[in-house]
Amino acid sequence: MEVERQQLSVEEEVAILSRGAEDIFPEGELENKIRQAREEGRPLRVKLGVDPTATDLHLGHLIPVLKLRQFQELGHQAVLIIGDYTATVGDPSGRNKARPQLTHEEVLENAKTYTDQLFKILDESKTEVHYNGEWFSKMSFQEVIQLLSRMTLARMLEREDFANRMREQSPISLHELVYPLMQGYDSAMVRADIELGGTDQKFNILVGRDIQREFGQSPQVGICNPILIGIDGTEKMSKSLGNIIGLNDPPNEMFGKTMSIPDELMRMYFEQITPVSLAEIDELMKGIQTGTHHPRDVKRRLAMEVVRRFHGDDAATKAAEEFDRVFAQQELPEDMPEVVLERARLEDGRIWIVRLIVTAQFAGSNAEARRLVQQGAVKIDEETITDDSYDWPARDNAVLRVGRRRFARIRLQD
RNA sequence: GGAGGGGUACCGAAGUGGUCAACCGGGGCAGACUGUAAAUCUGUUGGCGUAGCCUUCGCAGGUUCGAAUCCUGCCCCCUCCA
Repeated sequence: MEVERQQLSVEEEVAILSRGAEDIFPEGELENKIRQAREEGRPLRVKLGVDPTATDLHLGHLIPVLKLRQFQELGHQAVLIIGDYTATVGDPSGRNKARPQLTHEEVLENAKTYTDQLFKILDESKTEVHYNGEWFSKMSFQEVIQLLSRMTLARMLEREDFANRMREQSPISLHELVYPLMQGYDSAMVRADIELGGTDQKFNILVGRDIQREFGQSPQVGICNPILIGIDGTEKMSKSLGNIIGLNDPPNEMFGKTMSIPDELMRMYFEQITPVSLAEIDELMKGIQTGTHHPRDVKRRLAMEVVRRFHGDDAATKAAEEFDRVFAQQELPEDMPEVVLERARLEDGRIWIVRLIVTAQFAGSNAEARRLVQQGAVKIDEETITDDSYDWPARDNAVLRVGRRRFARIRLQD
């Protein structure tokens, strides 16, 4: 890859790195940065900061990471910042209320699983990793004051998220105001040439430029990718909204979730997550409009690309076959979770249907399970059960189905 | 510190002594229709083997036959003044 980079023109390199980016600022500066780095015979230092606030990463987290990998593939220096200190503050970007504050211990616990997942994408051996506690833990109060003096309240309150909260008369805690400064300080500490992030990071990245200037550094260039919309098609992908495709989702689930996104999202997913060329994406999208491609088939391709990226070729092919079998041909999936029933729990060899559903974890309470039965969502061996007092004569290998997509194979055990 | 407003289920929001497990909207779930898409329509949305009970309207007490609703204390948020 690095050899190839030498052969690329600056313009070509800019084009590659701009793919899928919604905002690069200041305009034209990316090109200058690349030129300058070439003259100095060094790679660009490309910063991405992540706060390990959760353990389960999803596709949305990954967009800037994939961008970072692009840089890495072109021989630039990836600088990953684990925000062990920033995470205890909580990024207010795009929020309408303060984030819950995590303890430092919680953050460090999350960090491990977090980086494990990131290094499925990034080349670990070529990534410079910093915890921002490296510098924040050593800062004196005087230095903190010095840092705070770089920002004015007015500028802070101009931000859309804070402005909204002011207008809605909802609280803004002072610690939230510090966050952008911390993130900006990170940029100065690692001497970033480029900082990556979602479009909601624009403000924070701009603050980084100010602080770098303060330290006599040339200010970084920001590259912002769009915020990935979740599978509900309206809100940004976020665990609390339950609209995520998780990195650790098994292939079939990943495939199925991708198939359930609204058509309008296909382009975004293709561009942001898959390596499919822009030309081909255009062709696919045009095909849908002119009717030469069925939207379903294009989405099937997308789902395969997504699964391939995280689980490999074989898994993608299998997931697609499974999907066709279950939903196109209405057959049962090949693999499904097993629910073990101990014979001792049965009464006269029977089990109450509601209990069965709860045992299979398809409902959180008897009442919920009962509702599902009453609504005709429950099938055993494809036969609908509508009587919520039904005692099912348990049989090994039977298939319990709840709703359209949840299946479990029943295993009897002594 | 002073004055006023407010805290209701996943979110928003009604409800000011019983008819309130709490109107309505959004979201979620399920069914119909489909391409497991979107849109639309319908149902459902605290728990308990369903029968009445139990727990829930910021927290803790109190008044009352009866409290989301009244009283007292506490916590938190917003606005104006300082």
